[in-house]
Amino acid sequence: MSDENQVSSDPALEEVMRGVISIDTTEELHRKWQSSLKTGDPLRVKLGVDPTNPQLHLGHAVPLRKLRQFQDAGHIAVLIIGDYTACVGDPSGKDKTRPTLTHDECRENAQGYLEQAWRILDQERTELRWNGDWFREMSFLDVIALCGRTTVARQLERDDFQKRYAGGKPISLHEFIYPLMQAWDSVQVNADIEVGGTDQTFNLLLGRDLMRQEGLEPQVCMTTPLLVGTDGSMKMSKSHGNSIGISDPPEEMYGKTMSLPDAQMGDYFTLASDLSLVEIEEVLAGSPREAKGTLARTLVRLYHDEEKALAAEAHFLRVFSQREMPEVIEEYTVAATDLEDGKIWIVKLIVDAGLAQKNNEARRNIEGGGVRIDEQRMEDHESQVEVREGMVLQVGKRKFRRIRIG
RNA sequence: GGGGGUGUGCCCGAGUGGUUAAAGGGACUUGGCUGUAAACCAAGUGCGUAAGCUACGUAGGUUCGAAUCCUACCGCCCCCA
Repeated sequence: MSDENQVSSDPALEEVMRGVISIDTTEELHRKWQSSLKTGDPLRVKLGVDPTNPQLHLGHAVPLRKLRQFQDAGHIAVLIIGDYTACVGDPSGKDKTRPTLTHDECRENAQGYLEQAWRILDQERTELRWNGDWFREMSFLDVIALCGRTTVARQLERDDFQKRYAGGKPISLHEFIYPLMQAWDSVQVNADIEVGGTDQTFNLLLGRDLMRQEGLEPQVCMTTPLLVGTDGSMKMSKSHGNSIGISDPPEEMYGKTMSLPDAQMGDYFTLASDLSLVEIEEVLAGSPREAKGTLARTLVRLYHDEEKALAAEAHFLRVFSQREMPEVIEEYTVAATDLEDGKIWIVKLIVDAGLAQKNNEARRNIEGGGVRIDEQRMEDHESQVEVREGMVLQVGKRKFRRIRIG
């Protein structure tokens, strides 16, 4: 009778369900959870990742953190490195065919990926698998048999394919195989639960089908929202230039977080921070400015430490709120041979110092009023400036260089 | 296999022989306002300090002159088989 109540008041279970969008099915989750408590056998919680990019960001961290929450509750994370799936390319949520990786690229990326993943996961409670281990063994006939387990109609129901089809964009045949591979992974590791972003729903559910077909107990599918990037509209992704990397330096991480639209704070707190749901509610009830500071501090603390978080905050307040110079400024040494009568063309200086990519860009920055030397705005892009040892060159609000003469 | 479309700058998308480095929108950059939020306003966004160069799927051709016309090739989409 009171089973339901007991379950829902289990704090560990509440924690693993935090931020989750949907669970297929909640009943099965509760049953598995309870039976694990009873038998003492940990649940096997699967996450498959294709190391397409070795730089992890907060979006990647969402399902990883979810695994960690399960680990903290005593369960086992089964992390599958998709060294074979990456060679196919997941079409989920894409409006075009994903470029595929070679197997070597994948192995290389995986190295960097894991290094960062261990900052989130408890390595002791992680079972690491490579899906090449089973796909490599399959014959072409095996592959065809696998393809026979789903239908074209089912594939075409997917929203992402529908859009591409309607928009006259190509859908390659191999893209149909990806979900089958991911689903087959679930069979291979006999997952109790699979975690993934909402864009993974189709793949996750197919895992249930295949497991059932194989006579296994189907996995519970747990989907998390996709974390939106710093632009506030698109999914976080390095290629969108809206990501916050978990290896970003403290100041950058803090600053990027502060540029987040207010509306995203809730999701970031829930999905990316380790504050409790109660704390989050309190923080969000206060001033948005304060809340965002708390968020930024929390994230920096999570991936660096408390001290660095406070330092990053101090830096932010100084440079952006009060518009003063940062305490530490990267240096650039001008070669003496670049100087003529102790002067250098301003545009060249900016580009050489790495504050602009191209001369034209530097010129535009000057004309837009974004270039300063020792707080003095520069207005003429043709001017030769006198280089003084230790002077500070600034482009835009956030880029500084202290100039040295070599 | 047959027929019909289509291919433009980061993206979408105008442009069918000559002020077209290419309308418009999005995105982005700089400045203003501010909380590096939102909204809003202004300027800008191929390369080159300049002369100029390079660009409209690719390669040729016609022309004083082409993104615009012709030929071939490539990619993609649709219909029929």
